[in-house]
Amino acid sequence: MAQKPSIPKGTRDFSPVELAKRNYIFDIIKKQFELFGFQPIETPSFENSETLLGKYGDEGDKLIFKILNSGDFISKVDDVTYSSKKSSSIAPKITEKALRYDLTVPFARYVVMHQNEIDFPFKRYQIQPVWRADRPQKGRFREFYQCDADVVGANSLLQEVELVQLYDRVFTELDLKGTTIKINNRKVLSGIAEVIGAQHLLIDFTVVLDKLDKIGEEKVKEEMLAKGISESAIAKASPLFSMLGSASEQLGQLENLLADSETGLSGVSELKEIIDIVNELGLNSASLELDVTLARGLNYYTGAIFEVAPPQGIQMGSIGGGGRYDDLTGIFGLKDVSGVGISFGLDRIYLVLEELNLFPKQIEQSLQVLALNFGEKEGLVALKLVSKLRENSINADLYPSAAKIQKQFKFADKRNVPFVILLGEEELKNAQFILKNMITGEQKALPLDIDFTDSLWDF
RNA sequence: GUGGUUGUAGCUCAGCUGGUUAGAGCAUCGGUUUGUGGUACCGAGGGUCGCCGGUUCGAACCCGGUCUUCCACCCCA
Repeated sequence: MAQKPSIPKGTRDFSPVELAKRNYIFDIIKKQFELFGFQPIETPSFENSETLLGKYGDEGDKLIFKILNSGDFISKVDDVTYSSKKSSSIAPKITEKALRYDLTVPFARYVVMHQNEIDFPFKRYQIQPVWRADRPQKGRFREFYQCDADVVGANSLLQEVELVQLYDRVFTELDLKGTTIKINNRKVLSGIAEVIGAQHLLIDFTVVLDKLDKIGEEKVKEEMLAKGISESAIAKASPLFSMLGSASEQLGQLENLLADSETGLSGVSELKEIIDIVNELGLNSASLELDVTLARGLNYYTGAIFEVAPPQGIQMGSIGGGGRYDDLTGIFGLKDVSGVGISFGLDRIYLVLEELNLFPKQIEQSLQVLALNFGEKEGLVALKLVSKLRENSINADLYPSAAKIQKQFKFADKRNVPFVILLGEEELKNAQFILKNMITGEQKALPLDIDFTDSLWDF
């Protein structure tokens, strides 16, 4: 009995047209990465579990896809553990590998393993899929692509500035205007936690703070209380909830709030420097915005943090994110290597471009010319023409069989082919062929030995 | 992981409070006599109504379970 085929939830097939659109985005991102001096690397789709576990927080660990060991793995679990029926104790004994959850941690591992061959500062980019055992919803999949650019071995804040420019360039090239690059600094957040005496609850504090624009001040306070942050601490932090004004005004308010925190103040001055330089250099289509409530869950960030919001009116989570992590390689034994990087969420950018109808029309024209097949003799001559077109870097094809011309035309139409070549008995006799523009419907007869120049297609 | 939602031909959907051989549009294929599509007409194929079980004389329609879709939460790209 034939089974109904299906694919796992949160995964997708991509049709030729979808792939053409995805490649359009990939190509632009890749080109900008290279223009900014980044070099590509790739890492395996799965890593040893211990490389990944513990790097993304408890929630993150739960979302890591684990790969079952090979062989008779159950028999190797001792009876006590096995009979406990606790997944958390049994899992480590039966899985030793896990699918990549993001590109940053594998990159840190790569840097440590290849530290002797790398010339620092190392700017690498990486475009590969990652997997998360999440429940799918809008713009959220279980398999999706990240496009990361990171710099390791450079402390200069100019890196942060360049990454902001990189975001701006990519979105400008994609014609996606009005994106907002939100910036904050972990040191500021940690300074605030310090000042209000909630340092031990930093993660909880930031995660809740991050929701301010979504659930409002009251709910945020409620949730903070529920997490164990005292009422007086929340009161001290309350200026954060109503930060207004320009970036420099907000930074001034932060300076007051953080007067007693060395960490906090250094965060403020970092932000100031980055924002000042970006303002001086200017951006094309994006805007840089200080957002003190921006937190980001990944707990390896230590300095600047970024998140990119799509243009106003688009219901979509962030389309990019990143930040500075001072000690990610430290976990793997390489100290004092600071890294900073950003990520583009390809799948979400795709959805946004689709919603705003921003994909160029010609993307769907994968084939430029289709030669119709009138029969054995004519087809052979047409194939010679097609070969010549291909030599001139023009995507061309010959319809493989001498099917009804009507059918061949329909095929050309469906494939969005802009030009069709007709070469039948009559043309063959005169050493000619007919070139037809499928958009205007016009056609003209040309000699078989013509050179394919650019102006030829202009009618 | 929690809550809700969806599932009928390849696609988008209709199918009245359970009642005879489950429909439409689009798509596909064939034809409308020889070489012109996107824009005509005629015809054909295609569904054990997500899956399993239950209630009933009878279920696409009711009930339970399961998978799937989408959405919100958690978290995140």
